[in-house]
Amino acid sequence: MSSPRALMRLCTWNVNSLPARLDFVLDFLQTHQPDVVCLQELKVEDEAFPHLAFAQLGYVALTHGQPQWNGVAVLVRRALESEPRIVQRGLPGAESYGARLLTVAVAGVSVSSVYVPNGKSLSHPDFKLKLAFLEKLHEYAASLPLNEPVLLGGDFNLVPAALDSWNETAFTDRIFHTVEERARWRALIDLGLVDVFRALHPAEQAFSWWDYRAGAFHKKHGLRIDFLLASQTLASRARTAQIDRDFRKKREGRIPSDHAPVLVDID
DNA sequence: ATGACGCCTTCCAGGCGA
Repeated sequence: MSSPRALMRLCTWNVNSLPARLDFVLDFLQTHQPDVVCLQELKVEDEAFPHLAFAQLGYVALTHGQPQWNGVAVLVRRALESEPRIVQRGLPGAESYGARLLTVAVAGVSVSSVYVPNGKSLSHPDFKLKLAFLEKLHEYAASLPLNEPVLLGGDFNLVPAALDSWNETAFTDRIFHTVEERARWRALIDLGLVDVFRALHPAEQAFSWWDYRAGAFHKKHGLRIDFLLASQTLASRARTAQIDRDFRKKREGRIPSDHAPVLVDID
């Protein structure tokens, strides 16, 4: 006799406004029954966060929001029977960049929801701020207990490799595809963090973001910029990884986020 | 080359996103 293996389903999703996307997120929870969901771009302050809607589905939400822009949260399924607690609110040294990082401890895993600035364009001052944010994120990640289960889930706003872009040739040296952004990605990976989707699907072209404009989704003009990065001890337990494109589609006439959720199942 | 769509906001044109 053996009991079923305990499985943890970990997710990340940039929802592009939680108030505008609440129905989608609730649908997602009911469809996938995830244990942990890192959310980005809440665009809602903590005082207005819709906790009740999540509680009714059996989730507790830990939040780091601000009015109008940015905002990150971690949803935790109560069935985990582990009381999640906030470990870090805001990326140290980058608080002025907005509410872009929240770390919680849950069921023996350090979980961080991360929203990297997009940088706008190479010539814009925000691009240098983006690179600086990635460096501070590296410093912060290095301070995490990487010999234990650690997860960074989020919108990193960069394309790690040619396979992750619908048009690497056209976008060479353009934002999201630059040597500078990729060097900082590599530094994160070199800490021992594993891009779990890519590890389980080494040759599959799969995107997590598609522009709203010009029919990009239907033309398969996307980028893979949302990741679940796991420490090796956690990544070694990963069994499946997927990006659920269904949640990038209209549902009953409602407009989706421009990002799709990324999911990983852990033994 | 630009904008294309959708979010937000002292309300409505303009900033932002990626």
